[in-house]
Amino acid sequence: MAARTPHPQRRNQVLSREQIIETAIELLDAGGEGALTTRSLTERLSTGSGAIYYRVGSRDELLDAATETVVTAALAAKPARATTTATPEDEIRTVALALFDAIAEHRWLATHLILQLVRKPFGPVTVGIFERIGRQVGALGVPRASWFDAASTLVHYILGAVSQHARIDGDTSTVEPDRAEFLDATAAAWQDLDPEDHPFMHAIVGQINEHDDREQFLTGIAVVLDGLTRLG
Amino acid sequence: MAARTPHPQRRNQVLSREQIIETAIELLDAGGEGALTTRSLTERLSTGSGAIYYRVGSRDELLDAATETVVTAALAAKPARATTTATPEDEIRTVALALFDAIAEHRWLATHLILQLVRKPFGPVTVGIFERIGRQVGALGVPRASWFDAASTLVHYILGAVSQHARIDGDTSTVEPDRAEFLDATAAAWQDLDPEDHPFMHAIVGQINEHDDREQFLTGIAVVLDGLTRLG
DNA sequence: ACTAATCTGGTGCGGCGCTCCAAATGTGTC
DNA sequence: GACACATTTGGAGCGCCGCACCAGATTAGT
Repeated sequence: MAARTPHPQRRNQVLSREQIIETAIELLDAGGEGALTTRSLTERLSTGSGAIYYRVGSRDELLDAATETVVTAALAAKPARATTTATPEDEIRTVALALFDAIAEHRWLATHLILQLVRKPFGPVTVGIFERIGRQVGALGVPRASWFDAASTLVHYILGAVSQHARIDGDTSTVEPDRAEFLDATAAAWQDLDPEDHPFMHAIVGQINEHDDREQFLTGIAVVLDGLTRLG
Repeated sequence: MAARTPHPQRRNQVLSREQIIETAIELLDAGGEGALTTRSLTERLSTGSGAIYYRVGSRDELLDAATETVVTAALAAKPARATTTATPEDEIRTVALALFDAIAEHRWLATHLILQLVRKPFGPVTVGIFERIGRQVGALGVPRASWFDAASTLVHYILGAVSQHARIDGDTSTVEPDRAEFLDATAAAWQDLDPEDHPFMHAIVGQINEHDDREQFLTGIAVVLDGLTRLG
């Protein structure tokens, strides 16, 4: 009706915090961390920056919230397989792979997952992961006095390994498919190193192309689990 | 002399790439990642942005260079202790603690160390760490076919654990000394969790105050090393 | 129907990384 | 010493950014 009111129309639907976070995740998935800006978000939601800051506060808080959403969903989606037959080792692998897969789907997660552990040692992400993993260490035969050490070791290994899959940052569709290419380039670069200075790199250069990230990750977990049985 | 020439005076000494990197490290140490800006750097060096971009390129490249300088120095400063008596385990611990201490001194390092591993799998940082650690795994009794897996597991654990000590970002002098305070707050928050939902967190809350990061780190390494002996 | 509380879109500010370029400085040649 | 040429420098300016702020629209309470 009105030809030109200062606020022509409003949201037909109320703008919820969840909507903002979900849209943020979409932007992050599509274009990496750099693609999440106040302006890209306001445009996508066709709103102003005021609404966003009213709901979520700063950009950092939005990133934290996105991380929390994704991690919580990932952990919830993969409970212990069959509740009766699952061993503690199974449960730990389940949690670890849930995080691994979450990062495969949302590459920007890697960096922020670690930041959460450091910046918010309370908070659902840190507590959730620690609790889920920690519960199993007793069943592994680790003495109570070493529970904290054991859980820390597991969590640290898992996060370190999983961070490996961080995003190079940029558009997904164009940067994604060169995994094989990337491995080849790495192998070639390692091959070019001076064999005298880098005998080890030369010894393993053949293994880089035939290795599978997920399998290597599971091998690493098996190593840590083995080591934990000797704690006490 | 001249009342106002467009370029009143120049550097009395040529501006070297090393100077820029060192100044950047100083700024990072003093104020965290946010304190390193083109402008703060040009001010400190009393130059213009042109000189800096001419020498080091982008800000990211400067951060990479700073990371490389610090890590290389840390690794070089701590060679195997006594060359004859050092076991492979000793050497691995030496490298791990060198990284641990480097991050204690330069908290901003944590984030960028992991990024280097991901973004520049060649490059002195990644190769240096891998080579140094990888050489030992053979001596540990790990079969050649598993060398890559073993080295990866070690590096991933070390980086994951060491990232824990990332900076909250801000001024060093004011933010630093509240370590005990921080642990107390964490313990209190864990204590407040619902004991039914978080039995594990409650079980270990007593251990958080008496634990020592460095010792826990060494325990973790011992766990991984133990686990590696079963590889094959 | 009126008021108070809640919520939203948009403008503008200070600061960022970085490009670009004229001028100052080195380097070679005769 | 004079000149041409390559190298190096300081700084102005551009297009972004996160975010504070606020007028006004909407909703809820009575």
